[in-house]
Amino acid sequence: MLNSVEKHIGVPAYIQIMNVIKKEILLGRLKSDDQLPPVRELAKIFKVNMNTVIRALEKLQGEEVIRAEHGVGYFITVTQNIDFSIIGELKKSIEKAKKDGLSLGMMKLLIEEVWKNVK
Amino acid sequence: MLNSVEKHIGVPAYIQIMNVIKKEILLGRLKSDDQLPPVRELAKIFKVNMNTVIRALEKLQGEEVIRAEHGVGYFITVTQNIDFSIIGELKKSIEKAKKDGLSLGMMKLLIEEVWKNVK
DNA sequence: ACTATTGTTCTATATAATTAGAACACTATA
DNA sequence: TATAGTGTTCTAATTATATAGAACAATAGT
Repeated sequence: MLNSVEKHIGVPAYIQIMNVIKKEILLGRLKSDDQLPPVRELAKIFKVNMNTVIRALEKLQGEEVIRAEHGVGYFITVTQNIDFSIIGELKKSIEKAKKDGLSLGMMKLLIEEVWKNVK
Repeated sequence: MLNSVEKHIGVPAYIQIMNVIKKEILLGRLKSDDQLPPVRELAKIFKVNMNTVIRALEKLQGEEVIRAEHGVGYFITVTQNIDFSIIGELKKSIEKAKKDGLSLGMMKLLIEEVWKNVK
């Protein structure tokens, strides 16, 4: 499930950690109210300093993906589990757009713009 | 169309420049083989050093959004113009996902993953 | 060839982001 | 109330990023 983070590949350790956790959620392997391993253990797993883990977890808190309980632990807090039919639809749209020559960078920008303008 | 870039707002000037150009393309105001203004002029417009413009343009080249011709200029190189029906579909999917509580961060990661796994 | 116009490269500097070490603080349970 | 297990904060150092100034190089037209 979790293994050590790659260093000096351009993408910061804490971002990689954030992504690992988000992917676990997208894959349904982490669900609402599940507790994460303690920060010190995560630090060992990812082979980074404890503060690098905390950096990642604090950012995830900012995105309201997890919550912290001082002295207790970190918990997944996404309010509902992902509806996989939505993922299927997204997949189709993306596939189509990619075939039509829309790059990933353009796609991301487009998504941000759409996101802003959607109620 | 183009105006000066915002400084000290967290997002680097060269990224803002990249996004401005991408948006012009998404909006259909810049099309394949259109020539961009010269780097020195862009530098004046955005009120940054010439090299900051170049930084943006080189990254856009990396994404194959534009191409450089030494001594001549920069040109849009996206192979085809965007099919707006695709944008409409994407919009619907995103709207749905947003309503279901999927955050922008999660959405972006999901899109990257889907992108990787799509032929 | 010369010149104006355009992109490119080299170098330096300032700023911001990233990571880490060590001490602190809260919680639960015995 | 002591202790083990957990998150938090403070500080420092390193590393990477972003921006800029100045000189170089290609192109096109004269």
